[in-house]
Amino acid sequence: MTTELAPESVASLTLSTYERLRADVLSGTWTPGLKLGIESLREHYGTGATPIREALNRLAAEGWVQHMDQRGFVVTPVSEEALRELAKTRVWVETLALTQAMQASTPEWEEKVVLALHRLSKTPRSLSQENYLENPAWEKLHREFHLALLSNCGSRWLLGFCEQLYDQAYRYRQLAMKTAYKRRDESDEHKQVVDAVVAGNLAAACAALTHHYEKTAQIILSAH
Amino acid sequence: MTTELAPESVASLTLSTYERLRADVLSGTWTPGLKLGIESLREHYGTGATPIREALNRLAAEGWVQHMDQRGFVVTPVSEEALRELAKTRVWVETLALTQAMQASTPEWEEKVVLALHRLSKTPRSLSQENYLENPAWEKLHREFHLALLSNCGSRWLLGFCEQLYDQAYRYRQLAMKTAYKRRDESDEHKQVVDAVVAGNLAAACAALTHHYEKTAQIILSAH
DNA sequence: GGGCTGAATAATATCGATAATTTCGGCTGA
DNA sequence: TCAGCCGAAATTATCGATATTATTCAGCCC
Repeated sequence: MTTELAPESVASLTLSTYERLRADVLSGTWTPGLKLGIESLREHYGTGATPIREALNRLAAEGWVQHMDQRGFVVTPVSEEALRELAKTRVWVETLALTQAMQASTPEWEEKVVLALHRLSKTPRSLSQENYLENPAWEKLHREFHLALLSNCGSRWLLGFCEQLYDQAYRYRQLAMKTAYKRRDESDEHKQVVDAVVAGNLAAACAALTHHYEKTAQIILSAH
Repeated sequence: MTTELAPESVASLTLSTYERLRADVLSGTWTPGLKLGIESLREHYGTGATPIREALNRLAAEGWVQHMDQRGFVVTPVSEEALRELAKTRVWVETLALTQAMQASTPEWEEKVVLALHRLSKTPRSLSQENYLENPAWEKLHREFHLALLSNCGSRWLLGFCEQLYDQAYRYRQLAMKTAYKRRDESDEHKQVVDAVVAGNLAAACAALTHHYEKTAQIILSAH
């Protein structure tokens, strides 16, 4: 009998390579515009070329890297304009999703949202008091909170779009953090959204969510 | 000096395999739920395993096939419920895109839309008079018309989502056609949308677009 | 007789090597 | 001086073969 391993350890190499590569792009480890040579990646991740290429193809379809035919892969570049477009789209699409979610509101969903907020607020934003040090637990709960908010929209497509946009915005946040950490209290903004949701006030909830995203974008933009 | 070849012929095998495989899934050649064995695909498309696998990975990221880890690929199944969800999402998202497009309206965009409609209306829906025979030119122009309508929304993300949803709906349309062809005059529905756009009547344009999609879904659903 | 074990079988996933393409530097000729 | 054109070097794309992993099915035990 072999030793029991963690699920991600038994997954195929393609999958685990995909996940690691994706995480490295999201976190900014591979900087935007960087050429991702097969050979160097193969060496870095300790696999053959096949898993690398398969992972890159998936990432290309999701927009994280770009595939120049016959000329390899590069990390999708970022730009101020692209960030503005992303933020705008996020407001539009998530407002739509939140509207649908609230119109189909159920007690279970409300409880789920309240619970997600509670867990998030119990978790420190940064692992260190003095300087910012990313807390993976907070990041995970933050993502879960935002998706919980939209989970009731009734469309897996729409929810998937929101997920994509969230992750794209996360990359910009990470890149900005590398430049300058701005202390910020998001907890109040989150609470305002949930309060409006619980109160059944659609307009207020959308406004609060919009404000939350616009402020995020603004902070990232000011970080240059 | 070698003979000049068409662009798709010089593209990498991965890309051309991806395009062929995608087209075969969209058109229903590979039926939903079908197991896509590497070996049989390799033989069918006359390539090695690598291009096949890379194409499948991209298609998996786009939702056309599903990747059961370590258990191969299957064509994403369809269901009545999934179609309803798709149609609903389409109405939501495209209404949003059209709203933004109209709010940012320009003469150039209006002309583009009018032109796309004109070209579409000049092209026969079916290649045959008696029975239905898909006209690729019509399909191409139809797609271009719908995307032209939304092209002015100001967000490449949003436009991309609409494109995904259009192609997904196309597959359902193709699958329904295999069962039963219902004669239908879409040209009038298209014209109503454009008329409202040109008149600057937002509500009417969204209503016309919504009606167009809901009717499409209804017809596909009734075809069983 | 039913359910389980475990080898045989059939796939998938991965690798190492080869073929094909692009890139880059130096050369040539105007 | 510079544009254009070879070739060499580097890299990507692809293949054929191997290692791994699921699945099947016959034989066995309870």
